[in-house]
Amino acid sequence: MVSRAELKEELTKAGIRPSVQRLAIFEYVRNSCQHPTAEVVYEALHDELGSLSLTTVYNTLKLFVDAGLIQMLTIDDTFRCFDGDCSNHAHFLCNRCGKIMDFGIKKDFLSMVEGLEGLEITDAQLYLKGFCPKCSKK
Amino acid sequence: MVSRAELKEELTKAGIRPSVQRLAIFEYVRNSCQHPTAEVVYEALHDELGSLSLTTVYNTLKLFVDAGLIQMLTIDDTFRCFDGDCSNHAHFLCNRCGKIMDFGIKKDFLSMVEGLEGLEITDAQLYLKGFCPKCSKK
DNA sequence: TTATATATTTGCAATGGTTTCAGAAATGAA
DNA sequence: TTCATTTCTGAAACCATTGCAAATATATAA
Repeated sequence: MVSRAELKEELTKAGIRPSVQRLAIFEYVRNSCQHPTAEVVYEALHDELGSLSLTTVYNTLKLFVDAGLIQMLTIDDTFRCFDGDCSNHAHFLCNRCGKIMDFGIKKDFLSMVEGLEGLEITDAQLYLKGFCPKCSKK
Repeated sequence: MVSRAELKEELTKAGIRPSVQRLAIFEYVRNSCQHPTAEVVYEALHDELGSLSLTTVYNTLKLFVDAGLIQMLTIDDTFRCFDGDCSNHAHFLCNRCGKIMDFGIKKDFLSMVEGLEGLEITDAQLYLKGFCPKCSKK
């Protein structure tokens, strides 16, 4: 859990004015171990911030993604979700329960890809799908 | 280039009746080095198959994906495209020109991911983004 | 403080890719 | 041929996302 004060400073450093809504959304995504969709973020903060609109959630998440503060996942093509952790890691989606899990990746994993010479890589996503241990047993 | 006869047999083996439309769509996606969207497939085959509908293209592509004959890429969340090559390879999307390129991956690249024990993995996609050599120079 | 400008949020309507639907056409079996 | 099944089609529905313009909040200047 990161404190609000720290998150506030991080937003300011990124040149984003920390409004009440922005801070709440940032805190939620950053401290969530889940990988919430815009809809989920909206539902979660709806009570706390009575007047919050879904549009604001979409706009704000996009703002954060563009600033590199969070990342957007498209592991499942039917929805987009967000991850407050921008460090290098793979995502696994369970085909049965729908849970998304994080897994660390060794730093030089791009050496496994052939012919990348001359390419300027700004983003890398490794998406895995299958069955998680719980669902696999059934 | 794979012949129609071979493609026809492959469809039959997969339990899919090789109708004129299906065969044409299968041939197009398999023999395309691009990564066409449903829309592109439709436009390309529109003349050859006058009566083809976009719905049929969507249905058919989905049918092929479910049968494991082709794969769907969601490297760019704003559109879905298809790849007739199901072998293990990474995809790179150029942020400037929008071109999607293929790159081979070493077989044991999943060894770079930590903690996968107990997981049953059915699919793995590595999506890279950045700038291709041409666009990088500018 | 008040006035003014700028930034942010909101609600609603529109967008557009995708899917669904029911009927029509084609196909295969008997 | 007839019947059942599969496949195809066009139109309509769906729904996450975005665009827009008005409303609100915040910062700056006077």
